Amino acid sequence: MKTREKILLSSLELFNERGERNVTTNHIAAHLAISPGNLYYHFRNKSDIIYEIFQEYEKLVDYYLDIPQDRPITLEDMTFYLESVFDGLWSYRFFHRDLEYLLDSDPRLRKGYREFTNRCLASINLIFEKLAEAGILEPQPEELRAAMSLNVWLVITNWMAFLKTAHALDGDSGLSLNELKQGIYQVLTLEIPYLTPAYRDRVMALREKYRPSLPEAELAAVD
Amino acid sequence: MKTREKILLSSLELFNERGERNVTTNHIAAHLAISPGNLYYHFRNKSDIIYEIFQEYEKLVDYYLDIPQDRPITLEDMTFYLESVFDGLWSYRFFHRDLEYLLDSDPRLRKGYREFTNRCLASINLIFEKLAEAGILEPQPEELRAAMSLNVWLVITNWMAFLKTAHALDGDSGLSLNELKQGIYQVLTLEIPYLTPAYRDRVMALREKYRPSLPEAELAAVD
DNA sequence: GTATTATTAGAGTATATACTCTAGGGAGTC
DNA sequence: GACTCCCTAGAGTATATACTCTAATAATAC
Repeated sequence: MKTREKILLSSLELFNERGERNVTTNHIAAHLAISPGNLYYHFRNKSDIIYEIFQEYEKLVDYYLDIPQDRPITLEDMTFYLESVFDGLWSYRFFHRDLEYLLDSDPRLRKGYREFTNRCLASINLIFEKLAEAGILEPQPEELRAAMSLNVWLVITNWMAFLKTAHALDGDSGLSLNELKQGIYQVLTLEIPYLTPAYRDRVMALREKYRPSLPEAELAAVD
Repeated sequence: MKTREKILLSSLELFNERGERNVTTNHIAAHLAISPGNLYYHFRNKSDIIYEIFQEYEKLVDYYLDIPQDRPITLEDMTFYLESVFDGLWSYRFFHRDLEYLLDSDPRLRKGYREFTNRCLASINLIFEKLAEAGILEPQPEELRAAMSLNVWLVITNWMAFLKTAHALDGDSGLSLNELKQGIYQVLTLEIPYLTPAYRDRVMALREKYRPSLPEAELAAVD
């Protein structure tokens, strides 16, 4: 693998593990056993590394959230969207952790992320629309759908942070992709009141699969 | 005012304005026109300052979320809770911005914040319960109420971050308490499907007061 | 083989940051 | 006046961080 790619991979790995704030360019170089000079030959600065990683993230989620125009949407589609979005969130989890600082220190990123958010919101909105068309959700006025989509976005993007703070230990310790996907339970909770009788049971069964195993114990944690 | 208090106030002010990460102890001292030595006479380190500010925050929100045991809850109570929580969020907005880093660097804070979260979740849960008792919301099974409470918490704590990222400019610029309170609109959106016919119109009218004035323009922002 | 270009090492630097240390001022008390 | 206690100044330090510079090596083109 090319050095450039290795830098991106290692950076992502270290950022996810320790948080961007705790990972310096020297750490990244050391982790790869290359010199700082080498790293800076491939990237002008740390921001450029982060920006490039963001673009990968963006591309991945955009790919996942490509809603078919030509056919109705199914429950399987919805499951796929949810699973995929949480997969993406997991793979690039460092990003949402230090989001505000990152956006403040790179205008490109701010602009890119704002547009990314808007695309995601539009996709969620479209999914709701098509779920109604498919008879899975009761149709709702546009205004309500928009507010609901925003709530879905807020729950999704904040779920990881919640899990991390609810845990007793710091860092990545004890946090798993499976746990993260319990966020799907929370998202499906938002849909419950709008389910059509025809689909209600199926969606409730789907939701049940993501139910947190021991939510009480988790929150109480080790003291 | 005593120097110690001035340090706490200035720290909070600077943290909110620029983010904890961008505010050093030297900045705080300079802002107060005192020496670093003086600051460190009053506080052992930066973490201690932050922890003390957190305790103020905690106390404030706990005070706001003191649910009356002896009487039913009203719509005015609910409005007060929402307004107050967002006021608190605004006054200590730096805290949620760098939450994960802060919790990672101070075990006291991690423990304190986890307990704080649990208290807030319990309060939200209790509010839902009492809103049902008061005939404002349809009663729901305990399990659903818990998941809903968690969603409310996620929306509330993430709303500020969303606003900041949706904005084109960085820092505090352009963000106001009024804008923040549009988060109430989002929270009330979560309640809509559970409203009783008797209260539906009143709550919808209340919600309308917090509707974002120009959501489209805001998201599109200045390019 | 030689010239050119791409890559790498590694020492080094300017700046920042959290924090320390010593010396002393000011106010009250005896 | 001297003693004490609280508070303050401000120079200073060890460490870290993002990044640079030069020189050398590997790869490629001709």
